[in-house]
Amino acid sequence: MATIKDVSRRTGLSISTISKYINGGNVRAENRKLIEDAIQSLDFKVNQAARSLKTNRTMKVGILLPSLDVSFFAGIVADVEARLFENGYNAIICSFDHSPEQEKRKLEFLIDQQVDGVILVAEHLTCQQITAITAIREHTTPVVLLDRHVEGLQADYVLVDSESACRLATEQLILNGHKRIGLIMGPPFISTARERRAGYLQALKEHCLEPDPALIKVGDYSINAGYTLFVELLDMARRPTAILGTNYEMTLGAVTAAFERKLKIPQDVSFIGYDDTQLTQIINPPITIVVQPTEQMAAQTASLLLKRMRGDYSDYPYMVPLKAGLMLHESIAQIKTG
Amino acid sequence: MATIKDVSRRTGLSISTISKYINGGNVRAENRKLIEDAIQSLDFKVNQAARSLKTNRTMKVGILLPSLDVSFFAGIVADVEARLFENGYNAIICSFDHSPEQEKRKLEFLIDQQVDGVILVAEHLTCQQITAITAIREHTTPVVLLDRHVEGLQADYVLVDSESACRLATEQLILNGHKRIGLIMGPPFISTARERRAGYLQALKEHCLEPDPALIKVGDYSINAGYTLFVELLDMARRPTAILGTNYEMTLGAVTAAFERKLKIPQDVSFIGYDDTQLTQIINPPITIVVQPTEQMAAQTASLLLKRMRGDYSDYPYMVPLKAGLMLHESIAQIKTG
DNA sequence: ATGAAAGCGCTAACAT
DNA sequence: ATGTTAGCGCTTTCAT
Repeated sequence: MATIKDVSRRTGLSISTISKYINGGNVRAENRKLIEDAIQSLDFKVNQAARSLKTNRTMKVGILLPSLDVSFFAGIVADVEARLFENGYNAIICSFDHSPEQEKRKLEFLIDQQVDGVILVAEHLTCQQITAITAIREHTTPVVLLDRHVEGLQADYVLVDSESACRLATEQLILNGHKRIGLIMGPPFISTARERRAGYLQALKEHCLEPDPALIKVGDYSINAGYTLFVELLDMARRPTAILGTNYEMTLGAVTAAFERKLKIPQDVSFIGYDDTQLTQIINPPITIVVQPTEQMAAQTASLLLKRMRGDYSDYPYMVPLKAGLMLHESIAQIKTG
Repeated sequence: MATIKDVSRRTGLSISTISKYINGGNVRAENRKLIEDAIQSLDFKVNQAARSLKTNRTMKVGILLPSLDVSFFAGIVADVEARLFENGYNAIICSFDHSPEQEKRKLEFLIDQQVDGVILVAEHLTCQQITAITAIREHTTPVVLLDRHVEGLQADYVLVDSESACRLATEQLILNGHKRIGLIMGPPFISTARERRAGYLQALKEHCLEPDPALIKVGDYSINAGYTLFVELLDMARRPTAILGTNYEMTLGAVTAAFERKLKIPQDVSFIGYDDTQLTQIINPPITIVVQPTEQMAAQTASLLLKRMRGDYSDYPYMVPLKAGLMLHESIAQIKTG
């Protein structure tokens, strides 16, 4: 592999001139030509390791997330990766398959690798752990937390206002006359799950409906959980007339269950799901869903991290949640009010 | 950030002893203890850039693929990433969003980054380009090609036998009495698309059926293409009685079209799709699908690349295709043979 | 088993 | 605008 020295030798110029050229400095037109030719013919490539060693920058960003198999994350990560690349950074993507040990280990790993920044979709990590590993308060390695809030951690976040999204979704059901509404929620140790429940409860409260704990089912955001909990809800003696599923996988599971049990939506039960506009349209009938602003999330995450890596902490900590939308379809029946 | 020098100072040992310890060499028990304590209290981390500069290894693997939004790839990539990580490598994932320019640019980028190996799902790149960029023949940076064959390129591949998969799928339709079978295929510049068509044609031939070019629809493996081509097939004067969709996205599009047009599968048309066992079950009715061995693909890709990076080229070039399966469901009607 | 020293390829003062 | 030089943190001979 050709080095800057070879280019120097070939051109008769000093290595510092070559270095200067490489980094966009001014050189005489004739020398520029000389250097370009030499680089071309020697197939010279900057040795990133050497450069990093000098500059203390790796141009790498670590993206740590629970799983690439969660389509909601895959979409955002793909988008973020593209945006970072346009800015000269490349993404080291690590998924931890929902394992707390791996989550911790891989975050440590990324920091050890001297990435210039981290995007973190946290699942089990606590404020203390994150603080200890990333030294987040010292602003050494910028960290942007994505999608989920970590209790007690003051930092940069790109979040969605899940509470108001679920409040509106639940309200939609109430306005259609539903009084017994089931909730299929995620693990309460994840902030989005708590917020979605809070929104659900808030809507009930605003409409003077008493919440029934038996109607609130807790799962792990998986397809299986969605399936099982949906069945549980419908097997109740006083079954709900409507159900709210609060992520894509659980929505999928619920709809699968409905299909296998030959339950018609919305004739047998009304349903509102979450995420993914593609699939929800091909299900019979199309499902009303909460739509999260994935593109905005990706854009904000990338630009916020780039800003921090530039050293600009002017609006730290950034914590403005994005709004989700409700896409209405025919999965909600009108109930006669008695 | 503490360096090996700091550890040396703290322990009173030379830096070469510290280095030896770090790299698993033998040191006296007492010194070992000393070093461990110093590393702990100084929070010493090996500087990867410095190490790479010396050793000429980055412990990074580049994964280049058309898009992370294609669920078939996302699943495999997630799995491969985990396997590489277990072996001390981390994955730089680059998607090129189906853009030929980006594909080339990002491959060059990865090679420039001095990754230790590359996993490539090629789309537009030619044999010449890949050869030029990666110097694949010199075995400098190992490259494993995944899922798609590049014309004329002798190299390591992890592939699926798409031809026999589609031959069997088509045969399944024929055995149920279908004679006019539509094919929704991908772009012919992608090997999987060509092979799937070849399998389809082969099955027709073996059963003495004349292929009708009008029944072969070419799309770009997208949801939209699946939608449009499905509609086109069903709007034909002599419409097919069965259709084969040849990737997940086109299957999704086709099923969406069927749903929107209120066409019943299999009453109005029989259908076989591709990939994803989750979704195909919740569609009404469940769709018969070709199931590719994604886990095996991930396992083989990772282990093959690791082997090459170890310098073991004993079975080069590796090109043994994996078998796909057919998962039967009620999406195929029996046609009375006249 | 440990230490001294060279050098990987580059950047960034500083001097010219 | 160009050149000289020190040194980033590590590994690796080669001595001891």
